[in-house]
Amino acid sequence: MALTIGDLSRATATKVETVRYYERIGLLPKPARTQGNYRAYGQAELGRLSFIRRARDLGFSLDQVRAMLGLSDDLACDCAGIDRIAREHLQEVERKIADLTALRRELTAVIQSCDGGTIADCRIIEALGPVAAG
Amino acid sequence: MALTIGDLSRATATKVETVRYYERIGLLPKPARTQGNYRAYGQAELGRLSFIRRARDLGFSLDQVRAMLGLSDDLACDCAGIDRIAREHLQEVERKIADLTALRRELTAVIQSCDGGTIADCRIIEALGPVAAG
DNA sequence: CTTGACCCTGTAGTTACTACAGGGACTATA
DNA sequence: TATAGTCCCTGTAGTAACTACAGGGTCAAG
Repeated sequence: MALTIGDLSRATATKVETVRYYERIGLLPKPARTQGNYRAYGQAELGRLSFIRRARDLGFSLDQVRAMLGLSDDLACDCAGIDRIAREHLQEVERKIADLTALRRELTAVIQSCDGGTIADCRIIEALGPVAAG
Repeated sequence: MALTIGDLSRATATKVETVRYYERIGLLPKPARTQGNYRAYGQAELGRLSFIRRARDLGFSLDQVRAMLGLSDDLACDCAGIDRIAREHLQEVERKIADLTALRRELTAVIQSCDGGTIADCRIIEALGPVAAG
C-alpha cells in the first residue's frame, strides 16, 4: 500500500508544496508514480522526510541535513569523513541542548513567578547571553 | 564606552547587515549615533542580539523570538498572557531537547561504530522518525 | 594627507519555503 | 452516468530571513 504525497504531508506536518520542493532540490528521491501520475511513497521516504523536518526544526540548514542524511546513505565508504561530520554535528547538538536547557530554566522561572503574581525578575534574555569575549 | 556595530557583529557571529536588518524590522531598538553618524550600542543591545541569534539557531522564528523578548519587555503587565506564551514555548523547548537527545545518541553510535571500523548499522534517520499516527 | 579599516544608505540576490493558477484524477452519490 | 468534491499534477510568483554588493563618508596611523 503506497502512501500519497498528502499522507506524507499530514504525517509530518509538512506542506505538500514543501515535499515537492525537497524532491526538486534532491533531498527526497523521485518517487514511483501511479497510472494517474500521482507520487507513490513508502515507509522509507516517510522516515526520511520526518528526519528532514525535525532536523530543520532544530535549526539545522538543509546543507547540514544533507550531510547528516549522507551519514546514512554513504554507508561503508569514507569512514574518516563520516567520523568528522558526525563529530562536528555532535558538538553542535550538545551546544543546542545546553542552550535549550538554559532557556527551559528561565521559562520555568517566568511561569513560577507568574504563579506567584510577581514577574519583575525575568532573566530570559540572560539565558542566551553573549559568550565571554575570546 | 559605546560598542560599534562591528563589535556586536564579532561578539555574536552576526553579519553587520543582519544587525541593521533586525533594527529595520524593529527587533533591535534604534541606537544612539556618534557625531560621525555611527551606531553606538551598550551591553543591553549586545545581550538582546545574542538572545535573538541563539534563539534563531535553536529553530525559533523571528515572530517567536519577538514573543519571548516580549516576556522580558512587558514586565508587570498581562500576567495571564505571559504565562500562556511561556508555557507554549516551554513545551516546544522540551520537545526540541528530546529530539536533540535522540540525535546525540545516534551520532554517538555512528562515531563509535566508525571507531570499531564497521558503519553498517547507522540508525540516524530513525532518531527523528515519524511520530505515531494520530 | 593619504591609505586602510571601518561605518553609512540603499538595492538586489539567496535560501527555504508557501501560495496560487490552471488543469487532470478519483470517489461518492443522486 | 453525470457531477460535485477532494485530492493530485506542473508551473510561476510571492514571503521570510538573511546576505552581498555599490557607491560613498569617517577616522586613526604613519
